Amino acid sequence: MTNTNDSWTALGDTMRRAIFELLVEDPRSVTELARALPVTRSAVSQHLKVLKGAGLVVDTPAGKHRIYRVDPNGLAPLRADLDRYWMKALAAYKAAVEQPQEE
Amino acid sequence: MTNTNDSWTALGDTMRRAIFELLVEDPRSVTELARALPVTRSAVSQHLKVLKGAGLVVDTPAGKHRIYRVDPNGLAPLRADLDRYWMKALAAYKAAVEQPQEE
DNA sequence: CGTTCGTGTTAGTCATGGCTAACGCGTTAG
DNA sequence: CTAACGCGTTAGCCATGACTAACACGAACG
Repeated sequence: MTNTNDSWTALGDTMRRAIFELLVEDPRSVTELARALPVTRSAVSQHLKVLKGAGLVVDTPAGKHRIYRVDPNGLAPLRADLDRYWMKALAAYKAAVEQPQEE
Repeated sequence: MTNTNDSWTALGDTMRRAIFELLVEDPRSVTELARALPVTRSAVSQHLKVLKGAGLVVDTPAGKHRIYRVDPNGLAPLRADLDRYWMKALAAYKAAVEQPQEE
């Protein structure tokens, strides 16, 4: 839970990233999301379950509706991974440029 | 190509992320990667093709071997997306906290 | 040369998971 | 209380893609 692995695979799917992008712009309900996307409400609901499991979104019951919004905390592990990749890659690239005949 | 979409889906796969993590630590050849992973050399080669297509890794012929290393440029679009998510999510969260009865 | 090593590619199988349709539950309004 | 709405869940189908095995090619080395 809240595993880094889940976050990557969650946003690895195109449809889920589309849903996430919509939620980043504005919090919405399930039906609103389904109306903006070429899939049924059921599919959206299942995707939201995955995103919620990864800690990327949170849901708030609001009357009849249920509003989904992005959770900044869920993005933190992704940023951590990406920063680590970034630094290591940059360091390796720099080292390779400075010493081409190394290794 | 070098599409943002490709980058996310490329790293969305567990095995590909494992390969990428290994390459982040140290540049390696295909056989070395295959030896460190529970899949065949062929599978690794196909995954590397995807990662290369996404601009996340580059290959350098080195004698008999072919060394794969991560490409910092490929990570840039991912960082851009993630930063955008981050800022928007944080702004929305802040706004929600400051004005709970909004919307 | 021919052989061996390292790799890419293809065909083909199989599993993962994304999708729809149908149902069940809770909540709200009349 | 009854009806309608919004949503989650399940079963089942189907497409995507991940994997292995086999083959083909080029480079290095004797």
